[in-house]
Amino acid sequence: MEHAPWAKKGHPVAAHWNMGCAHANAAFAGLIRLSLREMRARSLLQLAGDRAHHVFLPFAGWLVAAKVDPDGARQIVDFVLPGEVFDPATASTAVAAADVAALGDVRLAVIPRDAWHRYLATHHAAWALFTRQSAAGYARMAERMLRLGKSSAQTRIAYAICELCLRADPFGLVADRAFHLPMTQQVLGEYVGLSSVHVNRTIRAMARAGVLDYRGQLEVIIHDLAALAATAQIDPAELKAAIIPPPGGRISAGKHSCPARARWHE
Amino acid sequence: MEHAPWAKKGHPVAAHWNMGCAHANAAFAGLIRLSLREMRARSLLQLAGDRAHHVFLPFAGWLVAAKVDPDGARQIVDFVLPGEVFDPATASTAVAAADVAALGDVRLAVIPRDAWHRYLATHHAAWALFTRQSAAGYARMAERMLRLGKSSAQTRIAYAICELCLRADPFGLVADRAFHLPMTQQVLGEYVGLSSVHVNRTIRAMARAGVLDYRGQLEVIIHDLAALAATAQIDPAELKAAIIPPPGGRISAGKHSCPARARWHE
DNA sequence: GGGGCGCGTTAACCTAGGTTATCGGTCGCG
DNA sequence: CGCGACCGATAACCTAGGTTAACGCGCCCC
Repeated sequence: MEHAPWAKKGHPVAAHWNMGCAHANAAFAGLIRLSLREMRARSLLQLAGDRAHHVFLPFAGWLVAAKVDPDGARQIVDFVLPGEVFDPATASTAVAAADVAALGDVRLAVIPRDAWHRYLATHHAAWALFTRQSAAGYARMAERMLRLGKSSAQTRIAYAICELCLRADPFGLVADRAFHLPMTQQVLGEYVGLSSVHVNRTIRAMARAGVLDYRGQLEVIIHDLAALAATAQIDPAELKAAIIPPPGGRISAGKHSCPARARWHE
Repeated sequence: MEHAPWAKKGHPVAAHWNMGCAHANAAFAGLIRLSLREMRARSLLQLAGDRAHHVFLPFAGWLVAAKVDPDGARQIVDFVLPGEVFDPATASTAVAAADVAALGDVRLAVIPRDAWHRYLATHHAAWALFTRQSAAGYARMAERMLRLGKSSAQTRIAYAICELCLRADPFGLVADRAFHLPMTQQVLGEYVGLSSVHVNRTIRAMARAGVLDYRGQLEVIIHDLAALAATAQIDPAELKAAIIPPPGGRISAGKHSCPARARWHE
């Protein structure tokens, strides 16, 4: 059941990789220009088990990497935010470890893996940045695995909110303590391993306790960051250092990159 | 609370990296020779949150990468088998994402990360192999995350047994359907997110059902592989392809590498 | 303008797995 | 030889979270 749903319209864009100083990198821009796509919300880019010859690099919108079990239950393995490169490869690189789908509408580059690897091999700075991104991803998964295996619903959800808030921050999705979580409670549940009903119960309880406000379309307002961080069992600064690629370790696409906003903490 | 517990005796060994054909690689052997260590069971090599300037490469014995939560509960993030390189780095590479400890007695190389990265940068084949190992690790974590989030105790444990059996196979730890799981039920529980009591319940139930035998010191005998794979919700061949670095994608240390044995399935 | 449909919200009920306690066997050690 | 640790094995009990069902609201599409 192979399929390659991105067989369409290129969309020229001034793409570049910010490394420290934000210079356009010609080789990279060329690589990107050839592989730009736009996908509608929920469209599937890659099916687990299919051949996987591409890596994915969203510029606007989030991707979801997930696995589905035989009964149809879905576990989200990670989100892929703008500027992050996701490679779904397994040990036998031809096969994908996970589904990749668009969370909302997404503009992204779908880059052939060998081109990507050739690029990394010849551009040391790019390789170093990608290495850091990977380390960040690993740290995130380790962190979330600890929550999945050992923690209460409160902790899992508080952690997820903190993590996603920290990650969304550089893209201007976070204003002060209010930010927009671009997903339903159902999806949040698939991320932290809870049923949507229990996600709701838990969030409402936190709201009643005055920790946060959760109004309407996932507009989250954090009232008591200390409390949230405590139930998430994290120190925001530490978590940020562990989980967020350092400034400059981010890929952006010219005018499409959002201006960074005020930091989340302090 | 920094600490570097491996300040001792080098242990010269003919180390080499098998890439397809098994030739000693002088540069790599030199790198290894400088950093060989032996650690007793349970000794801690790296503490999460500490500075992490080394990568770990066991030659004999397994390592454990784990995270501990504030109440002392431990979640094992991954095992590191002989020939696999584990880098505990986070996004801020100086800090470790997880504890690293010796599961049993271990002989391993503790390699400074910058030396390791320099080596990768100058040896393309090594880089390619490491990339595959990383992909394998990612696939494993995704797979296990699905189980952690969504599956029953039966499934989690069956999966863990399958995974570890497949991984241990190339080292001769697996003879026919019998193999040695070098860990207590407690540790197995920390791997799959269950209490030791429930691990026991579950294993006994599977034993009663005739799926496997679990005699004494973790001597596991698989009687009904089909049933085990079914409750693990895997296809052994597929899982193997996803999770095990391809032959040649493995690092060994001369005489210390075990001869490969008969394959697990078919 | 009306009928779905997706999403948040809540309530009632139930079960998988955690917790605590106890016991027996084995191994290492004084 | 005897003591203590550790590990596997069970039983009794309890709770966190899953499941099912029902309702209201906003939105899109006919």
